Amino acid sequence: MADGPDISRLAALLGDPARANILTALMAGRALTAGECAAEAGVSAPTTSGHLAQLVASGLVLVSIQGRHRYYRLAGPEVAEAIEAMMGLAARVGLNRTRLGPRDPSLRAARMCYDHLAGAVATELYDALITAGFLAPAPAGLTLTPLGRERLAAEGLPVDTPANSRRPLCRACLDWSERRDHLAGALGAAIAALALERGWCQRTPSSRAVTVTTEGRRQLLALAEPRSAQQLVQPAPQTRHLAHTAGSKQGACNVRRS
Amino acid sequence: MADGPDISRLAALLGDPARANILTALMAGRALTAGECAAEAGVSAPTTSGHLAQLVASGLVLVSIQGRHRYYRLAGPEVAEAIEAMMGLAARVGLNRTRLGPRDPSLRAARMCYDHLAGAVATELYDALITAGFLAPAPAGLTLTPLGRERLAAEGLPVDTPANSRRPLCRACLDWSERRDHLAGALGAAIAALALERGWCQRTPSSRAVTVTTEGRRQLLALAEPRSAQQLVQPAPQTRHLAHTAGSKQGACNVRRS
DNA sequence: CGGGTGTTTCGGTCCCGCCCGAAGTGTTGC
DNA sequence: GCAACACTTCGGGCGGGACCGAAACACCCG
Repeated sequence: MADGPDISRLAALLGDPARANILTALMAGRALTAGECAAEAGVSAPTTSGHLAQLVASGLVLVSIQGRHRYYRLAGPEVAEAIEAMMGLAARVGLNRTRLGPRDPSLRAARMCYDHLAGAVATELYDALITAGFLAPAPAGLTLTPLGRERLAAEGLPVDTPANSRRPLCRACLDWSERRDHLAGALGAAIAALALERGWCQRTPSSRAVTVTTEGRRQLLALAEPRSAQQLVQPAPQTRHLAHTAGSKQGACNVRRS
Repeated sequence: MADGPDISRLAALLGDPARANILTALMAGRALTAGECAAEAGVSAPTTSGHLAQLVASGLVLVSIQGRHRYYRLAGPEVAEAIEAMMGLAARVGLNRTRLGPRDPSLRAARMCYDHLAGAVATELYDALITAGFLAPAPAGLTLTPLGRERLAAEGLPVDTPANSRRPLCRACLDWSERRDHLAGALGAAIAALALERGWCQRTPSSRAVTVTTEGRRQLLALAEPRSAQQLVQPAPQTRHLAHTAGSKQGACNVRRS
């Protein structure tokens, strides 16, 4: 014994249902106020405050104070990935929080998974990208093929790993509702940002759920087609200045339409 | 709330120090008896028995009964990978079980990480494979290049992902003692099996530590060279029938030299 | 400078679950 | 068949930590 990192202290933090609820809610990628966290956790405000203090002290969660609100968010993709890994194993082992059938069908259709899309639409897109030959389930899990690079670069999507980042460009993420993979990593995050930017889908105010329009779904799946013609005809009435900076994830999300 | 897998029950399982010690010990890839688990956990036999029952009931650990002994082992690579993910995050966040400096230097030099090699030698090999152009830190993390395929196939190592398996061929695994990556996945496991088979290294009886001979280290790093000449001169006095079947991991390990 | 609101701190209660000693069950060996 | 061994089950003790109500603190607004 006495080697390696202390996995038990970290796991104990995730092991309380209230804290796990908070972290699961933060997986949606948005910062939540302490009160919203309390609602998600299902416990009182004082109890939530204690839990949040522990999460901040451990470095899993960051807090930014704005006026009399305190916004809590996950510390980074590494934290989200570890939680995803736990979710994947929990789903595989058969630990489901509730019957996941009729509970919230909109969540199964599409939702945010930290900063990328998950759910039925996301697995459809994933499969389409595979069959189109844009993504290859190569050795380490996923590779963007030259064909895919060309097609997606034309949309302004990032096709290279930033040299300074440990985060992979594309990564397969196990979708527990579908039991199949969807696209994560920097590319997955950029596609989600693109879809939100162009109005293909909209976030539900205080939920992980995402509503995808029928046209949006068509456009999303069109990313897996050789360079669709109708997209040139339709000049996208929305603004077009997306994703110039890689760090625009937060900036794109905090346009509150409450 | 009420969506997704129950991460808290799984995390609570890992959140107890005794159970975490057991799982960390099982990360060495070998099956342990209940008594050995108790010694690793640092608690009494009855307490350990209860913990093991929980781990088996949750599906994280499998048990095989042989006579009056019960051998416990991890349920599979998925469990090991999730634990690795937790270890990586714990190390990143700064939760170290003890000062990891002088405690056990042999562990830092080389050790087993479930079924592949970790430690200083493993990160050396990893870097050498990268600089040799055998592995490329491609989009999803790691790709085996055509150059690497040819070289490693000549050693009898697997260079294709078995179609039926979800496990990636090669994967980067964060080494917490070195804070750098080493090679995991099916290829990493096969290289570890090769090294043990050919006597390049030997496992310490009841520890994760692995002792690497100086010649073994040279041979191991020679895997990252274009096809070494001296290896042809030296006809490997050991037996040579390794790794015909992909499932030979367990078979190669249970030659007990106690 | 006072209400109203969001958040934290404090104090106390209570329950879950970790833990061990003793006894019970199954297996090996003499 | 009896002793030794490996492991589990049972019973009770005990501590940590989750939880909430009340109060204190910080901030915005009028």
